[in-house]
Amino acid sequence: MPALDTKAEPTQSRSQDTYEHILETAGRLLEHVGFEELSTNLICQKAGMTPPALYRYFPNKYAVLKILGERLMAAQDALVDQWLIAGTTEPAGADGPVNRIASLLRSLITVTKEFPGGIAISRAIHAVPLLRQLHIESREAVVTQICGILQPQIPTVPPARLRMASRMVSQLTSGVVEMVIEEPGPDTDSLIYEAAFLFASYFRAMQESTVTS
Amino acid sequence: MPALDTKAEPTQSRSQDTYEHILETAGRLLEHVGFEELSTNLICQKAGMTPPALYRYFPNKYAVLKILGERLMAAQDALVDQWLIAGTTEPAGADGPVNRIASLLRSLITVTKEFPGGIAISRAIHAVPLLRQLHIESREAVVTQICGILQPQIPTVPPARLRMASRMVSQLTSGVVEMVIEEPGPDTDSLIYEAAFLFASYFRAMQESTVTS
DNA sequence: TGTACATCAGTGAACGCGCGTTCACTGATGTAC
DNA sequence: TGTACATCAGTGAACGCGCGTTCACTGATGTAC
Repeated sequence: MPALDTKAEPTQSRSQDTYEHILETAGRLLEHVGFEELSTNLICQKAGMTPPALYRYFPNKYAVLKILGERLMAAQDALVDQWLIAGTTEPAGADGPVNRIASLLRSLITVTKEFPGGIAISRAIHAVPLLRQLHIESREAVVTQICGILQPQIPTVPPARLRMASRMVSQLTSGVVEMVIEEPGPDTDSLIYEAAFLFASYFRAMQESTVTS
Repeated sequence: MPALDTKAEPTQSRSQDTYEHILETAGRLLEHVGFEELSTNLICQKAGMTPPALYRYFPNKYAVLKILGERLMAAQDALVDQWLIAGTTEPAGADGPVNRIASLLRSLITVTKEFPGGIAISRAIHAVPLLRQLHIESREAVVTQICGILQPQIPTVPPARLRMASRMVSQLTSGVVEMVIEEPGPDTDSLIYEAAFLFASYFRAMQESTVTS
């Protein structure tokens, strides 16, 4: 595994533009040519610059991907944070849970769609070891946070179980986001709603099973 | 997109061994070096043969992957088929659904683990366009079959909704299989059981919501 | 069953190409006085 | 504000390497008589 950290920090505004331009081009390319066809030479060509310009900031293509991956996951995590915090202040009504979950799914979809190469990164996250690791770390962080907030609200569920539940929910969430973006259609809204319904049903059943036993 | 179909059919038993040896080596390599580092030259080297031997049967590395992917998915689909058919003849008892689902998950995990490169193929399925397409087709076939069998059993759920539900369940199933294989631990069994519980809860809630409304 | 021949299976060696990467350089931006 | 210099940012051109792929070939297997 080669080094991944970025090299020179871009100090001048000109170089910051270059830096961002590399990332954006790489993101767009990732969607069009796929992960394996992506090369440093190709990024440079499409970005209208020469390879040494890229090598000034990134040691290799994985470093570029790492930044893209970190940024996308940070954006997604921020949404979840926000959503969790909002949930503690304004608890939902009867039909509330499903709608509230659906709205989180919708924001996640939007943010991923608008991120350059978002969906391609989302996919590559499973297959590319580097991104995979980032994803696992990011997911663990989110899971911990979900547990921290949910546990006081549903104290009947044992922590270990809540943790597994969060992992599965997080897993399925990524899956649904990918599905919606890649196979769009007239049933997108109902798919989102259905996923939200699944989560809500599961958490309710989990609560019930711990209360009654 | 290059051609993918296999070229010569291996007729002699010697050549069938070679053919299988290529596939097995490719599978093992896939796990060790990852998808992007996999090359035809590397496969040949590790298999103890020269490139033209591979090119006799496969036009490129994608063709090798295609066969591996098809075989893995066929094995998984066969399990689901079997499971669905068994379900129509012997309906489960009170706690039955969860255990029955858990047992399907366990078989899927076993078959994927034992398949050469199974888990790597499973992962690559999301990121490599070729495998992605195979997966979508395979998933659609399974989903159709699930719907065909489940619909008479729970006729209150509209077909379109049942279809979405099946897609999500199929999606999450892959996710759980991957999770269990790649992050094994003492809580594997409970994770499987928890996933089965999730599915069962969801289907029950879906039935209830259509009956009461 | 043995021999002669046809087809199948795999080898050795080489090719062109694009990749990752680096060098010494020119031009652009910022800084000191 | 203007000039001289130092640092930053990006260029042009080239390199070695492994990849995908193909050629003419030798050896192995099967078949006809």
